[in-house]
Amino acid sequence: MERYPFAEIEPKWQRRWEEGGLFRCPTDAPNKYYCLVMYPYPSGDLHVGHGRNYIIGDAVARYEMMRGRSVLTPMGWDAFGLPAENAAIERGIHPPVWTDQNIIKMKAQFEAWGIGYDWEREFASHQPSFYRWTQWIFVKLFQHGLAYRKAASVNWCPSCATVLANEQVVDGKCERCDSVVAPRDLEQWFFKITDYADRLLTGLDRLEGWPERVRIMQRNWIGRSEGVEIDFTVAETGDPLPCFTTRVDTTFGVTYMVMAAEHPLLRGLVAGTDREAEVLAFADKVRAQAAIERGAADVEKVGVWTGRHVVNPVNGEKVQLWIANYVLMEYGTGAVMAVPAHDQRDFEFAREYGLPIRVVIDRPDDPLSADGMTEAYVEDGVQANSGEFDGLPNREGIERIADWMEGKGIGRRAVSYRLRDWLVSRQRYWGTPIPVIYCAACGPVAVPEEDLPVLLPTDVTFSGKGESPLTTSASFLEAPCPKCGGEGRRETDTLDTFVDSSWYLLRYISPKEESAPFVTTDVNHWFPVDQYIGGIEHACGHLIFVRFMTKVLHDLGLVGFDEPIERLFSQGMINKDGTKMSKSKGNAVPPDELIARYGADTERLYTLFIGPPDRDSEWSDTAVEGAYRFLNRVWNLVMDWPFDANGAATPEPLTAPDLPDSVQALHRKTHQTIRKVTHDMDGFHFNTAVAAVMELTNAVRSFIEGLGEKKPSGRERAAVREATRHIVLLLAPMVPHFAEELWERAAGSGSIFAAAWPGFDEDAAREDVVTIAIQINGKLRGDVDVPRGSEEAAVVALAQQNERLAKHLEGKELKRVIFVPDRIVNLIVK
RNA sequence: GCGAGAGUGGCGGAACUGGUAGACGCGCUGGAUUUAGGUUCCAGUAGGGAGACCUGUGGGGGUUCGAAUCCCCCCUCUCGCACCA
Repeated sequence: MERYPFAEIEPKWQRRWEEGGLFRCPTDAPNKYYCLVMYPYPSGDLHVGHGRNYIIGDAVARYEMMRGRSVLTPMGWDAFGLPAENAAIERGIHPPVWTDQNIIKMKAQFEAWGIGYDWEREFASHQPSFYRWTQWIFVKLFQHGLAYRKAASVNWCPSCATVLANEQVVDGKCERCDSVVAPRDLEQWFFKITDYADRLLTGLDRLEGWPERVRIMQRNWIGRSEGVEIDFTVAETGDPLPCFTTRVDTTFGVTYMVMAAEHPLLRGLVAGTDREAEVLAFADKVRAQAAIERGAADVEKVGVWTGRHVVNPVNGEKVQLWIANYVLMEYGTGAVMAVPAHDQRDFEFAREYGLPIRVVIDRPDDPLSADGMTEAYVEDGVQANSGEFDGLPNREGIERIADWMEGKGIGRRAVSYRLRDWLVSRQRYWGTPIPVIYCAACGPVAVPEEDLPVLLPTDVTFSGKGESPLTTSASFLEAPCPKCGGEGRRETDTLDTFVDSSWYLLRYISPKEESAPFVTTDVNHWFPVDQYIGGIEHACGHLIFVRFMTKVLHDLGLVGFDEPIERLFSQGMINKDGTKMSKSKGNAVPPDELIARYGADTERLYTLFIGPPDRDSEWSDTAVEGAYRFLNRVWNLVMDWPFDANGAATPEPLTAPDLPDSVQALHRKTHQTIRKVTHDMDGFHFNTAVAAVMELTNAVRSFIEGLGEKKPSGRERAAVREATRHIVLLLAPMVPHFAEELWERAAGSGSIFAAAWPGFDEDAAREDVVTIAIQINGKLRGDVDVPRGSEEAAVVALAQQNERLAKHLEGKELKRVIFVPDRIVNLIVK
């Protein structure tokens, strides 16, 4: 069999698409479809696993194009980040040089895959023309109180004297020098994403085009809980020490209280007492532990008594105030009331330290005893030892006690979120400089709009040690205060790269605009993004940040929508040998060899065929050949039986009532396939779409084989042409070079992407003879072919005549018949 | 621990709102073509049984005329969060 010349046709069509501007999309195009694939970090290496993302995006874009939409498919580069800086440290390559080299490599890879983008809209986040606007947006947030500074802990390597990113900390040690990492507090910038917690949460309900999985992950990430904030006070000093609880019903069971080691009140409470030294030493230990054991499971609960007591406002009781490693400063108020009888953590802690346990939610049928308990009782029950609330079901108790507290002014209903404010400071060079100048007189002052961008300096040294490289640039560091003109010093932290990616999708609409980050009217035309495609790993990072930023921009009147993405698709990973592909593991399949051997279309087809695209899949080198074989079969089929591209020269119509059965069957199969592939493409079921086209191909081949040596009739020829023509059309989004070439050979000229996606004829697709399964007492015993829509009586009569069924029916009485039209008949006999 | 998803031939996977389980592809077996290997083409391929048939969708129960699909219990794997008060 002849092999199709992929090595010739692929570069040819890639050139044509680029020259002809197939993917160039005017900003004012009607009937818009914004198809967006998450822009990549330009690491330089792509393997076939990465390809899935882009191949899916390209197939969707081409499909929508054929359906008549004006498709915008842009691509850019998430260019800032740690690897470029590491390359600078390790190999002395300046980050922008390294980055730009990689961008060139990756662009060539996209081209070789045949993936089309509107390259006139390309940008990279490290270009001043882009990060200028990232800075501009930062300034807007700062001006509106949504960007603020506060102290926060960083990973500090004492030997490199530098801040480490979380991924540079391995087992609590510096990945470079193996020193133990210590926490250190720095003043850092935050975005007030918590102000938007509620809107981020409720907005999820409207995102029906998002995978449920992602919505659930975001809901959990935001972590809203309703409860009551209760006013405890320190008995000895009178300091208020509020705490948040979701279980007000257990407030009468508080037997001690615990605050976080980082709690700001702690120092004052123990100052001058004989417990001061021990308590502060313990607090330091906990904080160090928190930095190292982040993520470690099941840390043993330890604590120490502060020597102080608190007053429980519901009953005036004085209980001990402890600090312990299981209380987080970041959540709630940093202090919790402990109810060991009804909270497992408190229970374990109380047992360890001999603290009292008091049951306040009881089981009337099987009463609890504090001494006999082996774990906390966390189920529902009835209030006990709870003053006037005794006897109430605890669910009711929650409401009644909250009301009572609000009435007495000792507590109030409150909502707490797990979501924290977004820490955007990075002590790094290769990021967007934070456009702020510190002035001794005026404090932090935003760089005025007209002075943006604050450019990254090039006179910096990269040692991997000491403070951020930006502090080594004399030209950068000093700047006059924009407010008073006095001496100022620039912020040397840069922005988290997630700030860049929180708005990049807007920039594609107006990539060249010099007076604003984007043109509002154009952005309003193109948004929301019709289809966003990317990895699931961004579910709780990027995809929350981009929603947050959109809401902020909406509130500032800069965009007219507050959810940026209509439909989201998260593809699964492609694994090899059971694990994630990676260069270091040596199991990454590089695309170039594959393309040299089989062509890009084979890789594309296999990638789409490999399995459900939202699930992880296993790459198989031998299965790739199946895709290649299939394309060759189609190629030879079309070469032997050329079709007419515009479909007009059909020698004889396929509608005559007296069509031979075999012709009718092929005609029907063609229309059934169009229907199936259309539905599958709409639902992202590329694997079954490919399978359906394979089936049709098999059907055409058997049809042709069935013709034997005889000369085909006009109608036979027409049925084959109709099938092959549609095979090529249906495959076009998936294997574009291949389809273009066949289309051109059939028509002489013209792009298949100018052709419309085929419609199907329901009448032609309808089966007029159906096979009905016959069950006897629920067991399959045979089948009969009947005209579609046959009545029960006729089908049953046929079944009873069937010889194969006779012995199962012989001498039995027919008790009941279950009949499902066109599907099944179940005869119940006795 | 909590949340989500998954478990189907030797393998990847199909199966619409419960209605003939295993589409499509890989692999394998046999045959044809070929000097040969490869390619290509044809046939077969869930297991058991000579056969009529029987058994089969992680395991066990249940609902139903009928369950991969619905319900209950259990097991395994993957992912996310992980002391969130």
